[in-house]
Amino acid sequence: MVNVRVRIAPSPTGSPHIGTAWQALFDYVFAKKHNGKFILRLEDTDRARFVPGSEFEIYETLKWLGFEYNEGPDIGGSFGPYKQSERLDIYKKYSDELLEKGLSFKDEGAVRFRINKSGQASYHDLVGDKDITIQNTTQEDFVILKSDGFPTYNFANVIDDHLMQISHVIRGNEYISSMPKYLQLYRSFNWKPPQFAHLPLLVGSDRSKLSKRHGAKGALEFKKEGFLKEAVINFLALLGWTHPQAKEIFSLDEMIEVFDFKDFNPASAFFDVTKLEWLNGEYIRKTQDSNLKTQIYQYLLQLSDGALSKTDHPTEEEIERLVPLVKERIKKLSDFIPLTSFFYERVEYDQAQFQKLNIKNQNKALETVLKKLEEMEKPWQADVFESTFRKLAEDLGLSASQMFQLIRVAISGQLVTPPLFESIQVLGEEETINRIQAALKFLQ
RNA sequence: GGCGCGUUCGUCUAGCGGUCCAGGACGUCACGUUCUCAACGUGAAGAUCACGGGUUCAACUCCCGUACGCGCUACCA
Repeated sequence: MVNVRVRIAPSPTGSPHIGTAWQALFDYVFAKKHNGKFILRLEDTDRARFVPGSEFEIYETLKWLGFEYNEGPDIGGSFGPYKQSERLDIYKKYSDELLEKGLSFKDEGAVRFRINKSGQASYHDLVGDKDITIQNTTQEDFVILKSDGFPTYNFANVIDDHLMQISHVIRGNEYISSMPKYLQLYRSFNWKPPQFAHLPLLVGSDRSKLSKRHGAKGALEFKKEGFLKEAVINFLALLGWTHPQAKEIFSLDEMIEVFDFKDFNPASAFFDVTKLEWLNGEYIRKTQDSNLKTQIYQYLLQLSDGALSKTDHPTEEEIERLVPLVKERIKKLSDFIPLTSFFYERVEYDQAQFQKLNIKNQNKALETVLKKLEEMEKPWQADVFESTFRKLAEDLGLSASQMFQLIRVAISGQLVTPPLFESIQVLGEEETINRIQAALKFLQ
């Protein structure tokens, strides 16, 4: 396989959704696998649906996932502009050529291609490894140049794919039905068509094609929600495609190594975030603590627009101490916040939380806890702490669980926190005592 | 309506004629571990392989038909 060149060709009609990222993944992987080029082309030919900022979101999405392209609208290349809106003269030239050959005709200011209705169009699809044949009678003369001078997708994709020397067209299977159009266009110019791989459709919860209209999430929203790019990529790879050794967890590099279109399942796939969350948790647990600390820090920075306030957000050092406590408990980076906010925020107590403990003489018990803590030799040792309070629980006729839960609620206001001893060590002796006093005050 | 693609546990999927009364993963449930929650370990439930006909000694796997879903049928992409 020589000179592999593939492109992702999104339309800047809104935030790129996850389906775009999904297709980009296979473009990128295929290009890398064959030492080819991965190209970004912006198909901004629909002026009515054009959304100004969305091209930057496309760049950002590809950058976040690490799908670095070799040629594109923002970095150039050797095939002219990579935005179709800047290639109008090119489409005009080829449209004129067709007009001269009598293969197209003018129609109310637009130019239509004259479909040859006899015969059929056949091609081999890499996905499913099958031949597909469509009768030409199913096609109608179609517009190639709109009256505003912009080309239609049906025309521009053929012109650009040829001019940009695209070797493999990887796109959604909604284009299969239009293959006769493309094949006739290639033939009109005497161009050799590229190879085609029509990917299955990604569908939403309503089983229809993933789209913004149907509530598909923007790809970047996953970043905002605290998903790791490695997990997102791994998850996307699992949709429609299967690792030949049936592995569930693998890296991009590994995927590149084993990738083949034959491992695609041509059926539509439903994007279900539950498995992504599991995978994300797996990746978080696999991440080195120091790396995870950095990622959480960056994540929090990004959330607050780079303005992390010292007073109510953890510092990098604080995060570093918290990471081992939360690593096994978070599925997304965002989970860090509710799990740890009590460390650096004022505790808001709630009577109901204490009541759930179902402890008689609760205040008295807590007073005793406070007394024990004040007597305990500093710095507190985890094992001493544990044995002290297990003993105390026994003396007070409480279960160990009740005892530790009482302390937990008293220092955090929550029934669920990271492990108690470690949490207290992060909090420090003074703060712990302060909080228990505050809890007592609240209860009285 | 026409044409195309598809149809295996809730979800993602394995399966390419016998090894499948269908395997894995997520999720769910139970149990274990346990200071809570997780993580971890063990186990369970969960798919008459859309349906009906063929072909074959043998079909989830091949063929035909039907149903259903989705897509295309735009001067959207």
